[in-house]
Amino acid sequence: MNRDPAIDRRIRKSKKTLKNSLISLMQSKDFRDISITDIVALADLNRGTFYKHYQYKEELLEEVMEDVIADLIISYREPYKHVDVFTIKELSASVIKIFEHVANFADIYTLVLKSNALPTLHDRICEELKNLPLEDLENYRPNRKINKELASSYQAYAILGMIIEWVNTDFEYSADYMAQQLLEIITNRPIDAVYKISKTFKEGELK
Amino acid sequence: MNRDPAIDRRIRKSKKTLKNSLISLMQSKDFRDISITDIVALADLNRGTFYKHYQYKEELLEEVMEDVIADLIISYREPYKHVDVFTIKELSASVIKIFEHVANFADIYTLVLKSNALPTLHDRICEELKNLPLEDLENYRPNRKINKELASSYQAYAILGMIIEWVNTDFEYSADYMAQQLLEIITNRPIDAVYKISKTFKEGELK
DNA sequence: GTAGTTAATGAACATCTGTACAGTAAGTTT
DNA sequence: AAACTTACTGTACAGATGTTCATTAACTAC
Repeated sequence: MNRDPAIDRRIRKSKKTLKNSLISLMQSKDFRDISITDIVALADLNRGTFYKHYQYKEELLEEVMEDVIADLIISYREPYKHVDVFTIKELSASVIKIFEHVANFADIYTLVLKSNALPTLHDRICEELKNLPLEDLENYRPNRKINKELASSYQAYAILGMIIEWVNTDFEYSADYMAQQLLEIITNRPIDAVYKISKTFKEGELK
Repeated sequence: MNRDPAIDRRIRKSKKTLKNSLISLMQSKDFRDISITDIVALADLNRGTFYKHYQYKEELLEEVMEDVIADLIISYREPYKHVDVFTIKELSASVIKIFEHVANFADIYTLVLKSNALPTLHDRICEELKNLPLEDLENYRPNRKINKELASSYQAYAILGMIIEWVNTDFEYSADYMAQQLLEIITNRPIDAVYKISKTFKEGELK
């Protein structure tokens, strides 16, 4: 994270200090209520330094998340790094790794997702989850009739949905349980099920 | 939309003018660059009036979306309004209605989703998509092993994923096609498929 | 080590934000 | 129609934003 020697050490230091400052402030304050002045005050940097590197605080937080997402990608890919085919076995392993990754960064996921801070965080995570199969799997095309792009977007957001639900329960379940649930949902969808329309809905309708 | 006679007409008028003003400004400007001063200037209202009803511009946009989401709910429920059981048939119909609803409000979905404006819009849409089966279906529990909450969050975000993908293609497909794709994805997931790991990924790994 | 580059500083400025308050106008209730 | 209630206005103010610029300090490349 931020160790590229090609980048001026002063920039590395300033950015790192600003990130830490923001994360620190987010522990005690809503993202909304944190001003750029707050951030640079805690970082002990000039306000101009902030604007040299970022346009607004969202951009700073995005950069914090980029580091996290980089780890997500590595985690997901790890299980099929050394094999040539991707089957349900590799999928299981990848899925477990994803949930483990989220558990590892539980603090920051909680902070960011619960603070409603980043409009684009969802999109960034999904973009990666969407592209991973598209990039890594040569003949990825679930079946002839299925639109590849729609299917990966479906799948990516679905996993994000589980992550968000998980964060909202304050990580009530284990990463293994989450992975097992995802596989259960994918494999055992009872499509011929019959549900009863609940009375409360029907009654609500009789205005 | 906003016709409750219990609410003071002045409030109704002010809010409506502010909403129109914001939507109008969003046609030509990034949400980010629209100031509250801009909004009230175009609306020809005092700035204090804005703050009387909203804390910040995001809240105003949220209210715009609430009207849209109300229609989404009605659309989804329409197909099983007059039946007692919910099967794949009702699901198909509901799903078609959802995509038709999005197509009807294509302008505003495009405006809001592409402007990266609302952190919570995703969550609001998903909240509703999540709750609809939970509220309306009496014995909704896909199968014994599956966690109801996780499954509905999965499903809700998955559909949102398709909507977002659809918006990003500028509505390249028809609502019927979208519905058909969703059903295809749900029913025909080839879980025993085998994919080849692509060369580009494997080569990328040999740093 | 020196020269050249560029990041960080401090100060200054116009604009926007968020809040307050007294006065006016428009609504609702009886 | 009169009495009330409350939304909107105009003004004012302290603080935050976003930008600019000359100066100083730190880093890189040679």
